[in-house]
This record gives sequence, structure tokens and C-alpha cells, in this order.
Amino acid sequence: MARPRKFDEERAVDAAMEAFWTAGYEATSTQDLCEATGLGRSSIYNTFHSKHELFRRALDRYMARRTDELSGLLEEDRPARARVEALLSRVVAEEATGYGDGRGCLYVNTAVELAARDAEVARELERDYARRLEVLTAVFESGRRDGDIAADRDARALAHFVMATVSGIRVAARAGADAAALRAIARTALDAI
Amino acid sequence: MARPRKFDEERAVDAAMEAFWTAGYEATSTQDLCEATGLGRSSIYNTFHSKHELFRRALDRYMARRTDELSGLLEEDRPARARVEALLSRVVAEEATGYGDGRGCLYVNTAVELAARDAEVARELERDYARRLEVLTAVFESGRRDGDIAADRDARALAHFVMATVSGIRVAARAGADAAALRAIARTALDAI
DNA sequence: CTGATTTTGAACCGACCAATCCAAAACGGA
DNA sequence: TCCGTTTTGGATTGGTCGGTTCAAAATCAG
Repeated sequence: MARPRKFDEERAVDAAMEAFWTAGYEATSTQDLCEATGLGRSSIYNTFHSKHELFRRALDRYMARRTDELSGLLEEDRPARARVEALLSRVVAEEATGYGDGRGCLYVNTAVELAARDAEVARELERDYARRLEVLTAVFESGRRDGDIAADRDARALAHFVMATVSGIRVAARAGADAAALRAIARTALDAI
Repeated sequence: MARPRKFDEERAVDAAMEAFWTAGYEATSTQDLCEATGLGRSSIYNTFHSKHELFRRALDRYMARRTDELSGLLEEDRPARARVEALLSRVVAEEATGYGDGRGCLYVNTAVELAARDAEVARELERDYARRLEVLTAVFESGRRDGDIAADRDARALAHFVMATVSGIRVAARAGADAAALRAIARTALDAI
């Protein structure tokens, strides 16, 4: 063997994720990444080969984390409607806590900034969308079985709808909607379910 | 007086708008702007003073255009629900036409890319949000008067909700949702109204 | 300790960034 | 026609971009 690495690769990906999350892909320079991770340029390129690949690693990590959170939140032992309500409340709370860390959601940010001109990233987003859609669809199907959701509703359509509502809340928050408005959106969406 | 301008300022703003719309603010270079507008660097800086100011002009133009379209679409002599349905159908159609010109919506793109770190732009987005909210609120209020919308609904909340649904559809399209999914989102949202 | 192997920091690369400068060209008013 | 004013194209600015190179430092097996 030879000289061992002085840093933790996963920690570096985490730090890079924070940087990309805060400023977006284009606006995060390799210099920013060095400062965020505490690594030198060489270490970053030796390990991740390019800014783009590091971004993909960071995005993977973010999506895995979020999807896990989503699964956890939705697997609680409550009626389906209540679980979806908890999800929307959480999103509203995240987006409404001042502009303190108003960096939105890396998934939404990436979909808007990169998906159209980066096929690789678009594919990853698509896979994650499908995964989360699956989780939500399962929730609505269990709701239908429990009689909590009307039997004539399409679980998949409802799942798409909730995903869109979450993104809609996030964009509204960025466009200046206040907390009351975000709550109104969530409440109205719940009426549709 | 002196040498007159050889180009139409509004035309130039239009061309710049297209460029920013396609690639986003950061990813559009001044060189790109020269090529898009057909102007030289000097003409651009002489007229618009900075990339940022040109962007603001382009964004203004975009928002004015969109808000006018929205007003036109919603002022037709139809029940409120039908008018909102027409709006959502139009958004779905826009986003579903292949990835051909899948550049989304400059408003959403800008909210996500810039709002967090550009106070001036954020203020403009906020103003436009308020304007469009006003238009939609008026639609729902007229719907309540006509009995088309239940009297116990909050017109403003419904307006916020429709705005969020539009953004949600646009983000979903970028994340890879197909046309059927977008239609399902619109239909489900209409159920909530 | 030696030698093979890898990481690390710093200097460096050409390309491109937004923005400026300047002189030549193009007009309007006289 | 000629002057004052403005526009225009092209060269240029200092700075930053993503990425590479290279030698020194650090670690391992033997």
C-alpha cells in the first residue's frame, strides 16, 4: 500500500452537497468546493475526477437522504390522509422558516437549473421521481384499502399531485409567498385528496 | 442630435429574454447575448449598462407578457372553474410538447436560480406574484358570486393554490413526469376547487 | 531503512468571464 | 460641408473558470 487519505470521502460529498445546495451548480466554483470541503484541488480531482461527477455524487446523496426521510415520514401508523398532511406541513415549515437558509430543495433547484441541458442528471432526477412516486402511491393505496381515501380515486394520480404540490409550495416560497399562503396551499391541496 | 441607433431596443430585450430563458442567468454569457441579439458588446453595454440590468429588462418583459396572457385567458366569458381549467390545460400542453423547447418558465427558473441571492430580482418576482394572484383571486371571487365556486371557499387561498399547481406542473415536467402525469395533476387540482 | 505507491499543496494552463476603452464611423443640425 | 454627438466594432482589461502538472510529503510492505 501507499500513503492513505487524510479525509473522509463521504464527509467531502456532504460538504459539497451543502455548497451546491446553497448556490446551485453553475454558481459553485471549484474554489468554493475546496473551501467547503477543506480539501485541496488535487485531492478533489484525484477523488472525484470532475466538478460534474462530484455534483452527481452530492445529488445522489441528497436524493437518497430525502427519499429516506419521505419513507420514514409516510410509514408511520396513521391514516393515509394524516400522513400526507404531515408531509405537507413539514414542507411548509421548512420553507417558511424565514429566509435564513432559504435554499429551497436541491432536487427542485437541479430540475430547474440543469435537467434541460444535462441528460445524465435528468435521468437521475427521473429515477428519484419514480422512487418517491412509488412511496406515495403505496400510501394512497393503503388509504383506499382502509377506506380513508375514496375507492374511486387513482392512487398514482394522487401521488403525482402531491409531488407537484410539494414543488409548487417550494417555488411559491422562493417567489415571495408568505407562510400563511403556503399553509393555504397545503390545506387546499388536502381538500383534493 | 447625433448618430441614431441601428437596432430596436425592445427587439434586443426580446432576444436576450429568449437566451436567458433557454440557458438561465449564470449560463448565459455576454457573448451569448451578443449572438442572440446580433449586437456588439459596446451596443449592449452602452444601452443596458450591465448583464444584470439587461436580465431585469428581459424578466420584466417576460412577466408582463405572461401576466397579460393570463389575464386574457381568464377574462373570457366562462364559469370560473372552466377558466381555471383552461389555464391548467394550457400549462400542461406547454410543458408536454416533447422536450423540444423544454426550457420551462422563465419565472420559475429565475425564482429557483436567483431569488435567494438577488434581492432586486426577488422583489420583482414578488411583485409579479402579487399581480397574478390578484387576477386569479378576482376569477374565484366572480366564481363565488356566480355560484360556480362554493361560497365558503377563500378566493385568495384558491388563487395561491392554482399558482402553486402551475409551478408544480412545470417542475414535474422537468423532473421527467410524462404528459399523462401532468394531466393527472391538473385534473386532481381541479377537484380541489 | 529502502523502494514502491499514493496523496497533497502550489504553481500553472488555456479558455472564458463581465466589463471597459478607444478610435473610427454615422448621423443630425447648422 | 463641417461640427458635435452618439453608436459601433474590435482590442483589451483584470479576474476567474475548470482542470492539469509536478515535485515534495507521507505511508506502506519488505
